[in-house]
Parts: sequence; structure tokens; C-alpha cells
Amino acid sequence: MTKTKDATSASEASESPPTSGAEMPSEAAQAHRFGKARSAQSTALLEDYVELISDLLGASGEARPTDVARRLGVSHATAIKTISRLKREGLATSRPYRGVFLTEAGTALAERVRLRHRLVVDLLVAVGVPPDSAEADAEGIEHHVSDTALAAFRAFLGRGENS
Amino acid sequence: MTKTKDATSASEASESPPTSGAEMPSEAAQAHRFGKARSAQSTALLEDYVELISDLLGASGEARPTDVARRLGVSHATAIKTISRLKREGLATSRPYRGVFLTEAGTALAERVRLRHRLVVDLLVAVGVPPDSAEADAEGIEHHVSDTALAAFRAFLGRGENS
DNA sequence: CTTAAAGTGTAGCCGTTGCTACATGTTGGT
DNA sequence: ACCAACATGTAGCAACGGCTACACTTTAAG
Repeated sequence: MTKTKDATSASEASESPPTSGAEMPSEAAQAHRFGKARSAQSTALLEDYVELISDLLGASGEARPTDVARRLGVSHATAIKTISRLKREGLATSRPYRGVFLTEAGTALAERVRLRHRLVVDLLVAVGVPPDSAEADAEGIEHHVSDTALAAFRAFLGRGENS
Repeated sequence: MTKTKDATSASEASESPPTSGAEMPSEAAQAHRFGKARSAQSTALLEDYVELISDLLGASGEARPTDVARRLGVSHATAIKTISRLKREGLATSRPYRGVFLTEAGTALAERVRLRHRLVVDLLVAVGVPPDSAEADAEGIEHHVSDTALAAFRAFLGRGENS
């Protein structure tokens, strides 16, 4: 590390500005939250790809880059590039012109993601969100739900440990 | 590839693969959902900045780039660059060395975002997520909650229109 | 078999969001 | 008035995710 990391924390106690209504969390806590959200964002794509590939494999026995691309609404070139990233990260393998497959890690991730997705959708529906809306919203939400929250969802839905 | 229910554009119905296992949404629908999630992602940053700036303005009367940077856990250079984007998009103004301010549009956006944030947190808490977890999760989730879902949340929480 | 269509892969570009490093402006203490 | 500390701004770099354009392989049709 060069610098950059002074442990500044609550430094505003000394100042006493108007300070009226707003309750603000500590700098550190807030920064940490935002950081978490940002990093979640970076894995979200991989999760989407892995889940989709898993679905395709399950549904038709194979997952082709173009199928993936079409499902995700991106160009095939983009899909291929991201699939390369999946391979780099040890989640998938692929033989040229032979389709994409998931490694063990990839399969495990896909399973986790799928369960989480369903749980989120079910929760949304349970609190009154229309099913199609729930499905669409879950696509964006699911990547940001902590395990703690998932456990709460499960409890709320009256489920033990299973889906 | 299995086409489940709707026969949107070009699909392959000729194959009759093992199928069975998975139910997949139509290509078009799925692509649309992913696209939505992606675009939401692109506005998420702006929303975070605007909300934070609004909070800082409310709490201390001014919002300086470094404060914003520290709160978000990024370098001041990054914050300044993003604030430039806010200005480009007509959400904020700033005079050098004088801090950042929100335009009318920015203020309105901040208000909407703040309400949404609280609603999401409250819903999470209502279904049993611990408050601190709810607060952290909401930071990532809020950007992906549709108006439809928000309305459902409000109804579920037994609120009319207000927060 | 030959050829056209479709899938696959590569290269190069752009915009975004991070970062560090450096340069400049502001401000406060002495 | 000065200088040091800090805030601010700019520049350049890298990784990512998107795209189009082009090259190549496979597959399907004739």
C-alpha cells in the first residue's frame, strides 16, 4: 500500500453544523456497504451466466454461446468474452465449437443461484408483488441479498432449509 | 432447444431433446429482463451519489467531493469524475472549491431514492431481516425494485401513499 | 459434393468506473 | 506574510462489458 488508508472514522463529532434532521451512518460503515454493493455487482454477471448455462444444459443438454447471448440480450461476441472470463475463474470449460460446460464449482454456484432466485421470487410474491413483476425484479435483486436475509426469507415463507 | 410457452422469433422447434427438466422463459422475455437489470445497474451509481449528496447537504449544508468519496469508499478522483457525470446529466452543479449542489431534477431524484430506500429497508425488516442487515442489503437491492413492487411493498406494510 | 447458412471465434473500438500520481488551489497557523 | 496541510482537479492506466466487423468452422440443404 502506498498511502490512501488513513483510518479516519467519525470525524464530524467535533463539528457542529446545523445538523438538523438527517441521521447519517458513520463514514466507515457507509463506505463498507457501498463497497459490498459494488463488489456484488461484479459477480452478478458471472452468476447470471452460470445460472443460464446451467438451465440450458438441463433443458437441452448443451449450451451454445449464441444461445447464451440471445437469452441475455447481448451480442455473441460479448457472450464469448464473458464465457472466457468464466473459464479464467474456473467456473466453466468449453471446447471450440462444442459448447460450454460448467465445472464443479460452476455447477455448485448455479445451484446456489437458482435456489436464491426462487426464494427471492417467492418472497416477492408472498408480499403481494405480481408474479411476472416479481420474476423481473428478482433478476436484479437476487445478487444483492445476503445470506442473512435469505434465511429470514426462508423463515418468513415458513420453509425449513429446502427450496 | 426447448421452447416452452411462447413462440417468439426464430427458435428451433425441430429438436426434441430430453427436455423434461427445466422450464425456461422465452428468449425475448428473458433477454428483456436481463437488459432491464443491466440498465438499472447503470443508473444505480448516479442514484447513490445523488442520495448521498442530498444527505450531506441536509446534514451539514454542504457536500464536498472528498466527503462524498469517503462515504462511498472510493478515491476522491473517482468521486469527482462521477460528479462530473452528474453535472453532465443535469442532476447536479458545482463551483470549484465550493462544493456540490443538486439541481431540481437531482433533488427530486434524491427524494424518490430516499423514499424507496426506506421502503425497501422497512419491508426487509418486516419479513424478519435484522435491521443492520436490511440496511446493508437495501443498498444493493433498492436500485432494482420496480414501481409495481414498491406499490406492493407499501400495501404489505399497510401504508397508504406516504412513507 | 458443393455451397449457403449459421454458429464460433478474434480484433479493435468505445464508454464506464476504479486507481495512482501529479499539479494546483484554499486555508489556517504562526 | 508565509508556509504547510489539505482539498480539489487533471492525466494516464487498467479491467470490464458492450458493440461491430471480419475470419473461420460446422452444419444443413441442394
